[in-house]
Amino acid sequence: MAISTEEKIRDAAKRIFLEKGFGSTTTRDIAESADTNIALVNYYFHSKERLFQEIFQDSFAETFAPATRILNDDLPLEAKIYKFVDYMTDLLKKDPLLPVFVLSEMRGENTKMCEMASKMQEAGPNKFLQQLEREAEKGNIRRVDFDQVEVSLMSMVVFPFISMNVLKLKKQMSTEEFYRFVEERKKAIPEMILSYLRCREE
Amino acid sequence: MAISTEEKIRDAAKRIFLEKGFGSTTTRDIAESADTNIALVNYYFHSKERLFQEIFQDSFAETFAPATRILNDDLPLEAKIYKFVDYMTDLLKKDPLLPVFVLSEMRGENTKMCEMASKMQEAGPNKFLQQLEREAEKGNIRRVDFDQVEVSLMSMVVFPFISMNVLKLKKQMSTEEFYRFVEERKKAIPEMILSYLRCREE
DNA sequence: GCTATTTTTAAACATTTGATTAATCAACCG
DNA sequence: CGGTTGATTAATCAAATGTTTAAAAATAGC
Repeated sequence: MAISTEEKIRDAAKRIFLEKGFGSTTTRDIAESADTNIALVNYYFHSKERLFQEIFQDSFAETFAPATRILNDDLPLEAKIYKFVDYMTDLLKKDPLLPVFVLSEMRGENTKMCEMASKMQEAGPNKFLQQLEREAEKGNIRRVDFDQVEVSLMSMVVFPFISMNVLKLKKQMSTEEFYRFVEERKKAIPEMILSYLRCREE
Repeated sequence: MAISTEEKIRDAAKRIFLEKGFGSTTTRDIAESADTNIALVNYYFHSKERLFQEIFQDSFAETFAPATRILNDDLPLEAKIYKFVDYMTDLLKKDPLLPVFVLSEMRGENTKMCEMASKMQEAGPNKFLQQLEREAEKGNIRRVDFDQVEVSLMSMVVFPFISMNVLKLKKQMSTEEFYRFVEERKKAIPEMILSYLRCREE
């Protein structure tokens, strides 16, 4: 059997919501793009808002769950950092609009999306920070603010995708060149993090 | 004289557009928040779209012009990096929603906002890259891909603000703690960049 | 003080938009 | 076949939204 109507609608909705956000997307956009009519959108998903929440939830999980998972893996520090950058870069190459979508819907302190995100994230200890602590104990790396390191790591991987179109403008890159650029970051980012952690203090 | 109606509208529009984006903002939102009526919004700005374009243009310039300016300054490398992080952090502490606003309106390859942004950015040689090249020539720093360094620098400064609400959730930070966190990055970010540029190759 | 201009207001207009309805069609089951 | 259920369609509704209008109020110029 081919793809179901429900899936066609969900796929179209995801594509359009990611590109235009909740407010700039109409039910008719979605219906037309899914090659059906607006009644079916509400038939399967009750309302634009509920459909959106489903897409948002998926997108949030799709973006942050793998990141958390890898950082909690049992891997040597260096291998883990490389794996993190590698995996996240590949993920975002497939879906470059994911982070800007999720984060733009989460601006504003007390939005429904923030509340939603807070409900769906597991607490648990941060094994990556613990690992860095242990490595510092063993004298393998410098003791610095590891929260800062974690945020920097995430920043360097994700931000180029969020600012993709500005970056392409400023550096006169084509889409292919942009993808080559982030591909090269798979080496550059871990090197930067590791040199910071390993080099002698000044 | 007190603040003019036109300014009241512009201020309200900026605040609401930054928080909710173009699509989720209504003319009535703006009018009410500016303590006037919708007719005046169109009286002074002709249409919601034109008002938005004015706000977007300002916001784009406000975000990227200072960054470009500082990186083109005549300053020693280390001082310049510190100044860049310092200045940009202070700027974003005042207006944390600026980058997510600009970048979320610029997703989608061929949007009007992308076109707009491309028109308003000066070309000119990238003096920061030239400076890094010269320092490498002199043997003061390693020769690495300096485009990657520049993007990483920008990423580490800007991304925490874009992901502010996720960050506050994950790290259980209050607003004050978040601001303290980015304040500490004023040291951490330059240290990371410089250690990468200066440490021996492996 | 009177006129001309600008600013402000309330009301209305035409579309758009999210959602619903009632009827039709298709599929499955006994 | 008959009938029940689920899927689909076209039409419609009410509310929201961007914009305009025409009149009133305020301001400026002489």
